[in-house]
Amino acid sequence: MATLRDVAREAGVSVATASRAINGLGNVTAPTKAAVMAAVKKLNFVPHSGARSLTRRKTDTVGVILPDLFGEFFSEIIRGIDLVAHESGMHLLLGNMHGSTHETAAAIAAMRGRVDGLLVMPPDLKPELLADYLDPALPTVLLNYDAGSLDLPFVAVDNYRGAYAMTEALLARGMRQIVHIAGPKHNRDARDRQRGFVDAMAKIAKISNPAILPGDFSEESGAQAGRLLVQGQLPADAVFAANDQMAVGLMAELANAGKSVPGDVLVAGFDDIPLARHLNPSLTTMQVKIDRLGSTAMMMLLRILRGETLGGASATILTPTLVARGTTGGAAIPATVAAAGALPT
Amino acid sequence: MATLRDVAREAGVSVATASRAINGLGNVTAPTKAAVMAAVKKLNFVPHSGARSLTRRKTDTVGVILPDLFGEFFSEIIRGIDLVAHESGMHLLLGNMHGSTHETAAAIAAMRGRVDGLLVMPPDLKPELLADYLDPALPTVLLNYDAGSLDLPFVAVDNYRGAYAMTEALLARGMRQIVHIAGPKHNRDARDRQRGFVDAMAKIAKISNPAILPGDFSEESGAQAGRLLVQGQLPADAVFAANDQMAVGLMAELANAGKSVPGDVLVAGFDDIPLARHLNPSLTTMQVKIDRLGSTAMMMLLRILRGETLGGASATILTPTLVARGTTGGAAIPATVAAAGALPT
DNA sequence: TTCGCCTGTGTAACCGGTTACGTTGTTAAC
DNA sequence: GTTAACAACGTAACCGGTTACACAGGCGAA
Repeated sequence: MATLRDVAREAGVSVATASRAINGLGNVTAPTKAAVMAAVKKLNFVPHSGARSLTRRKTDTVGVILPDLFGEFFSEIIRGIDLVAHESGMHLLLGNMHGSTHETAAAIAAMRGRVDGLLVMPPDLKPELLADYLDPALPTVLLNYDAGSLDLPFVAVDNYRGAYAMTEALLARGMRQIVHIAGPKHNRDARDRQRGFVDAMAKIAKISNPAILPGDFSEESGAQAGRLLVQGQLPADAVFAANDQMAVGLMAELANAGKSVPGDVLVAGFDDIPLARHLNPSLTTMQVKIDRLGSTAMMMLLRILRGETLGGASATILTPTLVARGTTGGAAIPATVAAAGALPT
Repeated sequence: MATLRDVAREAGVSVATASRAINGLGNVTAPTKAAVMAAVKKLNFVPHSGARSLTRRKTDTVGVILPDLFGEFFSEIIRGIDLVAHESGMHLLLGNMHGSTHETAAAIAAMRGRVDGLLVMPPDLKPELLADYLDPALPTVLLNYDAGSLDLPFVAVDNYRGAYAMTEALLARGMRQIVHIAGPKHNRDARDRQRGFVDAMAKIAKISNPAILPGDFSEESGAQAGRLLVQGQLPADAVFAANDQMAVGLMAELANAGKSVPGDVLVAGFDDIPLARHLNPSLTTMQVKIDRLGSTAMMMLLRILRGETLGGASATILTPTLVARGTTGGAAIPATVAAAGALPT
């Protein structure tokens, strides 16, 4: 592979001149520049970005560290990030912590010297640990994680308000025996959603200790919850699953048992995965614009990299929108609720 | 940020010794090593991967260049790649050509010096152009692309055989008026699938010039085809869509028109997107294990990087499997067809 | 004792670019 | 006719690591 010195020699100039010509800096006469360009073509020289970033102290790359790559949640995030990154000519270096805390540290360390900034999504990592791993000199934006004590910028989804709004909507339909299928115990999103549900039940309908079935965000765990319901151990006129995936499993099980949705029981989910509107009946759910999560975080990172101070905008909370579909009868949702769930845009 | 020289100074040794101690090479006494390690901890030194890869001439990174990041097809590929890459401690640098030929060149060039190898998926790029852009010195594996004249290793899906098998299965059910909804004209996958369909109709049922409706892989184009069918302009006892997405649009339109599937007409798709089995009725389709596409390519690349010669294995063709579901009546498919579509494991 | 070899460590070149600074030659200003 | 200013270009240091080679000291063998 040709190097800059090869090009310089071929063009009969010094490396400095060659570099300047190639990068379009001033102080190079047209004929000299032409000679250099000819040499570039002839040797088909392509600049070595690794070497370049070493001196420029700039890599034009951001590191993206996700807990996993499974499912469309992550792919949508990546797409959102890429959308913005691409516009700014940035590249994406993917790091996958594969669920392990130890690997998180390794993934972050491996980014040193290869990225200008970091986008990290550490769903179940304690803030103190995270602070330990992170390089304070490296601009970092957290994804779907409220840094709390750490004063790192982050963008998150308002799971609490989303769950609250959905519960409110179900209550507005006259439902009282609403069962929640929870997500993984240690998962922040899951906990916030559960809190939103519990609070809405208490505040709006004065129902304390509403029924909550365990789940882990998987389709199968939704199906399990469905079997519990069907066996009649739990009276329910509506089921609010902490994510769509579980709602899918639940509905399959209800159908098996001959239960009609929304005739016998209403069903609601959370996330609005593409599958949701294709189900039969289509699934009422809280729409989270996942790609927005990624693109917003990337925009924040870019601003930091440009030296702007984020100021008050150092945290962005995305509010999910309620999408009413077939599983709750499909009709309109009270205007107040719809407004509460509306995205600022 | 601390550099190696800082560490060396702190530990009272030379950079060479510090480097050796950190990298666990021999020829360092235990006390010296301990001193270096203490300095590393104290300054919390993290090696600068950029600088390191410059001398090692190894980046432990592979570049992945995809035409787009939209939808789960690509996310599944990335997941497959990551699975294998992660095991080997490799990182992924994402490049997105965003559909443009010009950007493809830029994306490939930008990879120079930052990756040890390339995984490229150039769905509608002419081989000659591709050869132009690619650096012959950089190990490259093509995704879903038969390099043909170029002797680059690649992994692809046997779209032809898949479509042939599906058509055969429909014919075996006694269908004769089978309509194919084609994909984009310039798309290789689409063309191969169409060829498979046409050939199967001709060879097995002696039907030449079977009905083919235009489409572009989008749900809407499937719906459009559905409207054409419903208006009775085309008699059909089965419809074979070139991908699942179009089958989804088609089925929605058929349902609108009160047509029963599979009562009035059978429907089949291609890809087996997760949505397929959740449709009502569930969609019969050719299952393509997309993540396998990525992981296989990555494994091939790793072997090249290790210096192994691929020999005859420089091309891998993944054969899709027929999954019979509700839209074709759900029952068994003739054994021969199932076998023809079976993956080698 | 002398030579050879091995071990632990240091010096400096190198990877492939960028860029501060110095040099040369030209032109404008006095 | 000097000098200053400036444009075009070259030299070499530098980014932060790795590593070939040199070197000093210790030890066993002859």
